[in-house]
Amino acid sequence: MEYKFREIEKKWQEKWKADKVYQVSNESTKPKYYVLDMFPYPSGAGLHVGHPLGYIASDIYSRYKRLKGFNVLHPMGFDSFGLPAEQYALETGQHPAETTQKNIATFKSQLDKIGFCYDWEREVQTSDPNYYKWTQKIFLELYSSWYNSKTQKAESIMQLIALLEVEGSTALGIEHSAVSFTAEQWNAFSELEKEEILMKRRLAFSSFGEVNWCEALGTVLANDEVVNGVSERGGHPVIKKKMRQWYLRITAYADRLLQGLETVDFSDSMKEMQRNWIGRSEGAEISFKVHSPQSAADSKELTVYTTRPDTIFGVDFMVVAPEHELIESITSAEQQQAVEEYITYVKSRSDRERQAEKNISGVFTGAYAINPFDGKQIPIWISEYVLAGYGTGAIMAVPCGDERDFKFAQHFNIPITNIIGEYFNGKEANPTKEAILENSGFLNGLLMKDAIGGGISKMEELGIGKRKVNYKMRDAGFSRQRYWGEPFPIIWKDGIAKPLSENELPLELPHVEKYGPGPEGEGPLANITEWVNTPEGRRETSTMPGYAGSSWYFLRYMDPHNVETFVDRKVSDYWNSVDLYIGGTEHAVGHLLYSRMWTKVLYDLGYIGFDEPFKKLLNQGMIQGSSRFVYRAAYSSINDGIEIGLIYVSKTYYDQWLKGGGDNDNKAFITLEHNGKYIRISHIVPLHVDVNIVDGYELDREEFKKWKLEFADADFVLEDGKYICGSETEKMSKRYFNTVDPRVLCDNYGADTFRMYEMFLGPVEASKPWDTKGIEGVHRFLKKLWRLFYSDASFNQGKPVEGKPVWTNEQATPEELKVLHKTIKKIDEDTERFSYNTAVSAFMVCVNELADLKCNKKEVLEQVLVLLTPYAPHIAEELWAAIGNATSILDADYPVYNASYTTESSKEYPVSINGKLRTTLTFPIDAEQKDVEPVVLANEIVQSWLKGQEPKKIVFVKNRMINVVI
RNA sequence: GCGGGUGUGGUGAAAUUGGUAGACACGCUAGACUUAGGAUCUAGUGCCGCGAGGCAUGGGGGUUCGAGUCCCUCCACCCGCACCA
Repeated sequence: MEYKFREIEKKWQEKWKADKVYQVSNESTKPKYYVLDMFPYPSGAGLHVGHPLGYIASDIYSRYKRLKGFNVLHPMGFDSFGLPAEQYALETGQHPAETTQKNIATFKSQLDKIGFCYDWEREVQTSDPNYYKWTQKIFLELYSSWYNSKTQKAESIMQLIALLEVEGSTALGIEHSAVSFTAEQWNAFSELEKEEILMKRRLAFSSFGEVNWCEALGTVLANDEVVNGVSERGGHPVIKKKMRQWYLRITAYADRLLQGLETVDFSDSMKEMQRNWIGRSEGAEISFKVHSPQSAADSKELTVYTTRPDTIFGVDFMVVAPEHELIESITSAEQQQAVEEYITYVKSRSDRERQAEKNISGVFTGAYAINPFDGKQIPIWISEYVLAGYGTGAIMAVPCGDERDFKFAQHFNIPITNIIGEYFNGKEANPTKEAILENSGFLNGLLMKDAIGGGISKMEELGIGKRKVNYKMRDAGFSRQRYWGEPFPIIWKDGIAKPLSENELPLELPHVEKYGPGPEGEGPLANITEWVNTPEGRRETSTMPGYAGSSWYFLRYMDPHNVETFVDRKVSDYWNSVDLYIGGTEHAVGHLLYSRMWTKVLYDLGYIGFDEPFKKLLNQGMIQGSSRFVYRAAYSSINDGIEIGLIYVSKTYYDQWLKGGGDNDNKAFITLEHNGKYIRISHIVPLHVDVNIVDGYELDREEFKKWKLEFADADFVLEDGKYICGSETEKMSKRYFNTVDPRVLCDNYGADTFRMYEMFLGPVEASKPWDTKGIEGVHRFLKKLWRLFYSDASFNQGKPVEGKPVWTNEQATPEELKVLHKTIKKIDEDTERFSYNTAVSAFMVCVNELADLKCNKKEVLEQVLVLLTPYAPHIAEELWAAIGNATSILDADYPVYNASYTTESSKEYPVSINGKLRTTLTFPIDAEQKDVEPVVLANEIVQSWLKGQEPKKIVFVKNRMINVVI
């Protein structure tokens, strides 16, 4: 009987579905375990083999935990709002909801083929009104909350209003000491005035911010749609434009997001990335008086943020961001034109370009700041390397201590003050904190790191500066001028935002005819006047960004059909936070920080009982594509000299041609024989070819001819009768024709093979190129396992003979039990630590050894099947049933390791001379140094190295090695 | 620019605590069996060398009896950077 994986997998998938074996209950006496995958965006391209890597890893762990007696929640859904569907709609007129549904259907059929244990009853789709009703509801919660800095948590805005009515502006806390009003004044404010104050406190708030505006397209563009200052599509100019936007006040949570990192099990690099993103720094804000020839009043002040107030006497110039509001009023008449030109230049550049720019650029404003301590006049410059969004948008430049400042000073010939003596060599900046300060007024003689605190105190005393904690993180932009996203449940009336009430939710996306932008950069919704204009006012026309729905989806899986609330408190108390979250590092800072923030807000407001969403995070690596190339050559015939045509040459000829310098000039040529004629090839172009019609490196020439019309009459020059393709590792993408559909692999080799092969490729966390060819090794392994249970089909006198069961009820030998228990230990440990590649190889070793021992004993094989269940559930269930088990293997008892079967009585020691292995010797397991030394020294090989000398030392590490030092 | 990651045979990789480098596979070579082979099995396969042996974990340096693993330094490649999700 053969291993008929197609039948087997189909049979069990249907049975499992019919028996609802993956349905998970919210009530159980078992301990809970929550395994979550980052849900996919259902793109039109479908899944390729790179996507399921993490899904397989989480599926294995879920099944493993189930076998170990846990009630495992392992859901799946779709992050189905997003730009690509809208872009597709713009091009084809098809409604995003339709294409999204189609794509989801494709994804689900692909996922189901791989045999995942998802409880589909719990599926969520972020674009489903039944889901986004609750996204809108949570948005309104954010809108109606503020962060109370006294209690360090989110509270209802109603409480703030109540406080303002009695305390006035002191209720706002010290952070907002700039605004000041009494309770009486507050009560006398108009509604608009009150709302403006409240808006500055809400966790979801509206304000003005800059967007990438493309006049020609009449739309706002995403950063990745802007390349070198022009739109990716069409190459139209893009400028920064101020627009009303919604934001989430994630900065209020900066400290808690940092502290929370201590409590979660993320990789150090992931935590580091989040810390860097939050970018907490301690320093000071210092105000400088400005002296400008422009205004006689000299009343302006320039406030800078610095982490190094100790270097205040080393400031040689100031740099303000080109967006800085002071520029207009301080620029001198002579510098007016230069400044304007520079600002126009910077407007066309993205933040990233500005930071990555190596060429130094900038312009002098003509104004000076006055150092409050020594009265020195410090020129104020403008440069793009200072970003408006960070700190105060202005820095004090200390060239002797900061590399960028130093280069800037050099470039513009600004004299450099040395405050760190011999630490500064005049050739490069030295950012040390260890130097003793010189030329530094009252700080002279102090160690820099000690001067930081003293410097700030002095400035606070004099009222020119104050201690300040700064964050690089900015409040998160929360509106998009797009159609395919959650509409905001907000109506604007007389400049006041009015939230819809909960019973008006969901506010459904209206149908549109056109997906193009609305007027003035507004989103497409602005075009539907009958929807926008309501008796209560004008609707918000932006929609929410992709991360809205994904910031809380892990909660909805717990209680997906609840119509009363987004998740019942009892249910979320049971499932609690996600125990294992698997996804790519690309979400390190965006999605993970947003969902951590939302979780903290919902915790503060009492909706859930935990404030970190994900206890453990496992990052899966990317699977890169392995592209294949054919080489299209232009040739002429040498024999009759005139014929010119195209021909596809095998790789070796391309290599020859390249070697001859073919790449550079088109003069290089090679000559070869083809169909009895000599042809001359002068120009070769590599073309991507679909990897699915290439076996390893050999092209299927018939399929190639069928692939595209232009290849129908293709003629080939072969090597050894084969057409060999070139290869290169690239991103896996449709455009390189290097994507492989998991369904094809499941059809050809089976889901079990596919699952195990993906894991066998390498560590889950590592990126690695895909190679379809290697899958055969894993497939052979499963067939070999099968043959431990069934004999092969064969032929007898020309007639096929069915294979027969070969398993027996005989008692296992000690040797067989040793193999089994070694495997139990290895698989259990490797699965627990997500080392699935080594687990797969341990299975291979196990089956190889059992086959060598001719072990067909049920007693042993049965336990191997249970171990295998998380990895290859179909074949495990099939053989489990075949050997006579009535219940499913999915709920079998996990094998228990018994060390007594694996203990050894002796150990083979490596014997090294000076650290180099020369021989091995076997000693009893409890042998001591004194026991082994004489034997080692008497050994022939050791003697030949000693050449009669006494060894200097013999290193003996019990159960490890022996090293003889000469 | 900032931040993160990765470099080991022809290929994917293993080596869990500083202790036999290359397990397990792919590919390749030879052979067996077979009507057939894209089935299965056997043997071989890091590089150089007839051999003894030498050289090998991106390059260079260091610590150690012993380094893929620890330290310093340099190089190469990949990913993210706030409106892709």
